[in-house]
Amino acid sequence: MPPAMEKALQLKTAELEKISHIDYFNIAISVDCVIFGYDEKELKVLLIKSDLEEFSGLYSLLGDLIRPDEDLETASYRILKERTGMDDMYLEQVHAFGGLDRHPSGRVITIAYYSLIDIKHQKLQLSHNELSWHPVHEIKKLAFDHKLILETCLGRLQQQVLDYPVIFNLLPEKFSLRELQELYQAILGVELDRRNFRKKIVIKDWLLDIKEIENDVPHRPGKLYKLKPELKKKNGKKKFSATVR
Amino acid sequence: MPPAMEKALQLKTAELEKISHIDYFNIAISVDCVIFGYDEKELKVLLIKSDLEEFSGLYSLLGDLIRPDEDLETASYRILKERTGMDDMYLEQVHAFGGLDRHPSGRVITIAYYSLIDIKHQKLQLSHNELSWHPVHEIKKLAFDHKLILETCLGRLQQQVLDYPVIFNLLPEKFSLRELQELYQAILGVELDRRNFRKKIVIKDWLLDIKEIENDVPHRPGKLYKLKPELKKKNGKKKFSATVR
DNA sequence: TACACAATATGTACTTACAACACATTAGAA
DNA sequence: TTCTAATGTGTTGTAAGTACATATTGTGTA
Repeated sequence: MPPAMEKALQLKTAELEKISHIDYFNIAISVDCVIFGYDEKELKVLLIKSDLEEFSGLYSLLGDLIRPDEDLETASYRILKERTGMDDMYLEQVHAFGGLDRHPSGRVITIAYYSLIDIKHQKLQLSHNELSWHPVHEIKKLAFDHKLILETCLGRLQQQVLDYPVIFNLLPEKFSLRELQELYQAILGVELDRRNFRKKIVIKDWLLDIKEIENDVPHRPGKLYKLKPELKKKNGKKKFSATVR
Repeated sequence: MPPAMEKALQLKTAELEKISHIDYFNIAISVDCVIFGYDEKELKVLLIKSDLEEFSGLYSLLGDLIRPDEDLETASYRILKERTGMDDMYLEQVHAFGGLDRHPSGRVITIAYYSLIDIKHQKLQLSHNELSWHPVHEIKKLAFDHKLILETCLGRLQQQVLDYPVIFNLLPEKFSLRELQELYQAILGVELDRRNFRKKIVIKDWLLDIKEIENDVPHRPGKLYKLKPELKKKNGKKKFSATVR
């Protein structure tokens, strides 16, 4: 008896006997990463040309099957590393998608993560494979159910930037308040009042004034800030509003 | 060639050839449900005695392997239906857990859902199987990684009750403000000021005054309320605060 | 029947967050 | 020098959050 079946037998299942046990392993599991970046005042996502005939001409998210010897986070980091050359980036699980017909070649359940990287800081080797950055708001159609996955991850990102200091993973180390506000606007899809925005961001107490100013802008330069170092943990979230709303 | 392998071959995987293809299906997928209920002023969770030798004496969440012909929500509803006899209950996906050693019998990735039911309304047949309700805050240890799953789902529930009208799935159709407040306190683990609570809940505009009063309390009876019918969708969330925080 | 009790119901004052809006300041370019 | 397009800092009115007080109403009991 193959080990897989042996394992299946030990698993508690109410009506296990009705179904061939090996069937339970006839489902593959993958991880898909929505890799967000920010450039030219637009939120972008890293996509790859789909190599499936069914989706020819369409782009898809970066993903891969999970290997038997790696856990979910390991698989996600592996994908990021393989595709971008970067590691230690911000990564967050969002949702599992398990529709019966989401993959044309068979049953694949996927677990979606979103990731945030500073496009300008890390130069990824985009040319030698078919990776490219696409403005999130211009994406009409993707392979598989990846449009839905993208929207779900964008929704989660929009929630998180309001409460947690995650947005800074999309920016260079030093940034001006204008850049930060433009990034918020790109993510949330709204216009924000500059004066109110500054007050709100100051209240959050996330920023460190590094006593430097911009030097490459064609107008009065603004002050530069950093994220406070103690908030820099790539993962590990903590709610920074003290009260129960 | 078995269909499973055939499918594996069609799936894009960077280093697929290094690993025996069938290995990819050597991972089972399950769903685990954290079923919350509210009774005797305590938040409770429905547990079952573990039937695994490794966890003898411990309780575990209700879960089962996903069948090849059902999607994730279908599997979750099936488990709820099989175990409680109820259907159409509130259900929400929370997180996927995929640690390598989380199941002693083999590699099992599980997708956790939480569910909310009104204990008093539906009388589930608890006696003929080993199901029982346990106060959430008294649970010390569970089988597998189910303690972690429980805590994760509780955390999600705590977030959600502040912004979405989900809490009412734990209460009978008609309820008093006192009952509602006690439930919030049980979920959030804090004491709330009665007068401020009433103002806050009125602002949310979730409640319908049904012009009835309690009739079984040993003191002055309070007014009874219902959740506004248009908010009753079991799933499908909508943010009810209009502003960008 | 009257009274104590244990809740409900409602209100006030203070403080803090939010939204709309105005004006002075500063570097660069013409 | 002046114009321009940003930065930096207010002000005001409104809404929401917090702490705290008092009157009201059914129930149970002496």
